[in-house]
Amino acid sequence: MMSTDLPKAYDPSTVEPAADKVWLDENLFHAEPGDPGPPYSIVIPPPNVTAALHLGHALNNALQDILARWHRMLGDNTCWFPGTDHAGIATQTVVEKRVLAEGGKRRTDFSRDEFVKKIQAWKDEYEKRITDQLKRMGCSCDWERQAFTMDEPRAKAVREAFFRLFNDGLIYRGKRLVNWDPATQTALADDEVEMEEIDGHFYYLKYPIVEEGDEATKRRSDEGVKYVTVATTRPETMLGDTAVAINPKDPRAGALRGKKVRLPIVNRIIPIIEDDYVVLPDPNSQDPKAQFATGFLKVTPAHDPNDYEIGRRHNLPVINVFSPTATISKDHGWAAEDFAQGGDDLRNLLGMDRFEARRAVVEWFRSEKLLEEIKPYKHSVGHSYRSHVPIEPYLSDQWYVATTKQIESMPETGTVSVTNIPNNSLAGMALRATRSTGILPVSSTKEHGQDARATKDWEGKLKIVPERYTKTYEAWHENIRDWCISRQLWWGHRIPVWSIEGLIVWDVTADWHENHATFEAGGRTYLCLRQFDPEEEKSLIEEGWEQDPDVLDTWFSSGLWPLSTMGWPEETRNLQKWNPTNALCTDRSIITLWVSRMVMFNLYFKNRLPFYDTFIHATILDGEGRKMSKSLGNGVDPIDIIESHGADAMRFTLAAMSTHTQDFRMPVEKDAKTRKNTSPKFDNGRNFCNKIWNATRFALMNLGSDGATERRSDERVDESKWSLADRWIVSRFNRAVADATQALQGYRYDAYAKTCYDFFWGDLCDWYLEAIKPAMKDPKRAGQTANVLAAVLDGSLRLMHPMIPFITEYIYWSLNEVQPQRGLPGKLELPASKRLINARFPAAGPVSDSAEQIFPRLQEVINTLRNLRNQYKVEPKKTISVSIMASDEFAGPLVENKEMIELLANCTLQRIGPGVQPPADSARAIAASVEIYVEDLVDKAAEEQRNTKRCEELSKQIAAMRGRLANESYSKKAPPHLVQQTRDQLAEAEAEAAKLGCS
RNA sequence: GGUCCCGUAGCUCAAUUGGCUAGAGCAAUCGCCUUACACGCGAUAGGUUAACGGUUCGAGCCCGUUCGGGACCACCA
Repeated sequence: MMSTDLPKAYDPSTVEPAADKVWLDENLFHAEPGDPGPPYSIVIPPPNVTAALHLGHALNNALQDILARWHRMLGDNTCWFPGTDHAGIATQTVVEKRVLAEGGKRRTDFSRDEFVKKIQAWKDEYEKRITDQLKRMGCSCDWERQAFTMDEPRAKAVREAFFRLFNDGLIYRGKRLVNWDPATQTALADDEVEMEEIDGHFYYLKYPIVEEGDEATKRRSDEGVKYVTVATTRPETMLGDTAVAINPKDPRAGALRGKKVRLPIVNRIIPIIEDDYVVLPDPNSQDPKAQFATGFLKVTPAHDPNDYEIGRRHNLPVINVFSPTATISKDHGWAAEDFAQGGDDLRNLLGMDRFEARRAVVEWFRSEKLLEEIKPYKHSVGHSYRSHVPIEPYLSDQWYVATTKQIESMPETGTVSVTNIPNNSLAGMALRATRSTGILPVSSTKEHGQDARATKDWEGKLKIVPERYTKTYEAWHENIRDWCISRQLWWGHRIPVWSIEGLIVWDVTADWHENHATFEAGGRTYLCLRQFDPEEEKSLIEEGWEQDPDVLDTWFSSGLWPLSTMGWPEETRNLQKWNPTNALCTDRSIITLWVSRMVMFNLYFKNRLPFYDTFIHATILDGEGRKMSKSLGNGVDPIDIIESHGADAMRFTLAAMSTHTQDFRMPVEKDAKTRKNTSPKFDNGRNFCNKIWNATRFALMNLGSDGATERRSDERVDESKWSLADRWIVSRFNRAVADATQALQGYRYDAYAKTCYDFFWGDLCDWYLEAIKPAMKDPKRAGQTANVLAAVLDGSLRLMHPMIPFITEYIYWSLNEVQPQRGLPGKLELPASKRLINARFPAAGPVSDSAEQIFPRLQEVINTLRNLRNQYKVEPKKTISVSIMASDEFAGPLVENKEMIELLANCTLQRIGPGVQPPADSARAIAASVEIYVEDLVDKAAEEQRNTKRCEELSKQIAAMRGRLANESYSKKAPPHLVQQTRDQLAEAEAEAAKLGCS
């Protein structure tokens, strides 16, 4: 007898490293473009190097790994590109915090190079931790292709991308109001701003109207002065007011036309202008603005985006009263003579931060009796997604990508339907990715392959799953604004633009323009470099050029990810083979930040999609529906789960809960021993793995038995020698394969997990393994049964491997040892493989209708007997004596499977057939159209209760079905097979009711 | 303010285009250490599918209204 090789107890901490070692030693995650098979590729959403991975990452990567392993087993040339993201602002912020906490120093206490080195060290540490975590989770990434958004190849891609966009006129520099984060002192993109509800106030400030010729008067005179009252939530910005606006429809507008007001504190004389942006006051309005409004709007172009637009319409001066840290300052765009009018009251405000200044300004108005009132007001205010301080609209020079500008090098004309977005703009292309414009012929669908890439048939080929997120994607692009790509950080790709005072006359060769682009603005000359050349940069510095100090938005480099990971801008074989990638798995929060940018870039640079499918998975929440976060302390660390339950268990649980829902709640508990956060949800995965382990031990014991090893190979083919259970389990397996495949194709990970679980536990363990116990002990049948058992076990391992790779791989080796030759030709093909990871995924073989009809009836008989035993409180060890009245047709299978019924219901079958009469003193039940009699089982009360209950059920059903059939429109309109089905069921129910003697 | 989604057993989630008695897991109840597995086995109970109305032979699913929850976008008077 051969040993089973499997230890008695399942221990993931020995299984998982053993499997992992083989995969890595044998380089089984690696793929080359020239390998056989159709391409299948995934690029990892690069985790930020800010911190170790959390449970959301575990979910994200488990789902990707399932796809990668599945496709690898399908024989696709599968490559999963791993890497990490430098996450500019986020990483710089955590390092700044750490440096401050450890040494009390600030970023500005170091040189740029010194500080970047510190961030680099952080990145090295976390990149390693993240990679280790992914490996422990079993992620089959091609580690030779590990990338980082700021490493050399990626830097090259960024340079090239910037240059080409720049040269095409799609990158421009502009003075705009940006979302300024005064804490981190950088601009943020619109989608990096989070709105938060704030309990604020409306302040009503009175501005005196100055009469003609009275402008020189510095102080208001108390007598006869008229005022306009403005309402504002931000009184401190009044220092920068350059107008007061009124709606031209306002009845008061005519009388005030051409009038001016003196801005208190500052003494600036500013006009009253008319603009229909101003909301008319209406205390009864639904709109809170109209309720609170006075009809007069202070206009502060430098500190409010809407005011900025009003300012542009009316040519108003823009006066910036804040420093970059949002303290009152006269040095950032405030003319000295204007400031000087203010006097001491104004000077006193200098240096105050915006909140102190707010109090001071309000206090001033109060003391001057110019404060009319203060009303509480709840409104939402933009906050930095990083530092969480309120965003300051701030006027500054930034770099932008034009998203709706026509791209001249692209021939398409027209606009995307329902919008005015040009087809040949970045946003236009992104929109065309999910819906065809019809302006180009869309050729036949090619899921992957060269043809799809060579032609322009990507329109409408970007599929977002679940589909509802397509609307989010499209709505975003329909309302897109230009993308601010510069960030005032040190950690990131430096903007490859140099500038110098004055206008330069270029004396260069023609090919110089291949790698250089220039423009002039504001008396400066700007030069964009395509390639990184230290020599050239050195000489530029010597000539007095300065490089732009800013870095690019993180999403600029992650937007290039599907290109840059494959070696773009070189036309590499990787790129030809694997771009477009097949699937992108990500969270809904970055559909706009990331997915959109990848689509725009890939289409712009390569004229093809970055990926065909985007799967948006659920967000994991804690038991109370809150996001998991460090500050709440409700996060679950994947490594803790791997240690307590195993990586397979974690992956199974994550897959099983991956429905197409928006969120998934996962109750969080403290582990009693380790005091670490965990969730009982993972027990299910662990239990399942344990089940697989033990079922395999049982199988291996039997496969290694003497009887089983004396099998004959032809029995594998000769189905006539199979038992009903054999035919049934093979059929069930093939059905499970079909279901699982369909589930995976639709990204229904929950359905895939459930299919595996139900088949393995429900069909295989609960029924088949129990049913074959006698056969495995019978030398005549052991060989044949072993063949089916080995094949179904192998097939199950293949089926489940993508989800629970470690345990299946490990067990597979033992199976290879104990029974090297497996498979049931024509029924369950299992091409041999040394390792499971690259064994063939099972193809769905034929199902057996007859077996799947008869076997469940036997199950029903057994279940009924078990139920009777329980109800009549029969001792578990007592064997009951049973007779069954069944039609000739079903008596055969019952007799043939007598052994199984007796074993599973712990009974002896006495008589079976159509003429069987109920023995005296017997309990009686009806199931599967047979009558079952259990001898010497008398409990009148129990039987009475049982019958009454059943009769009630039946009479309800019968009434419902009769009613349905009596309804003519049902029998006429409903599909015939459903009507027939109802008739059959009714007949059956009536028969059973009659037998039970229901009244 | 605009858009999208959700409300199903005590909890977490299912239910292919409307069609068998609305299903699982966990928790609960009863009985079992049966020789692979107590991380297990067998059995049981638990639902007016948020509410109301409509369409339909038939509604958890489609339509409308209301209530409750979430997400995305826009919005600092």
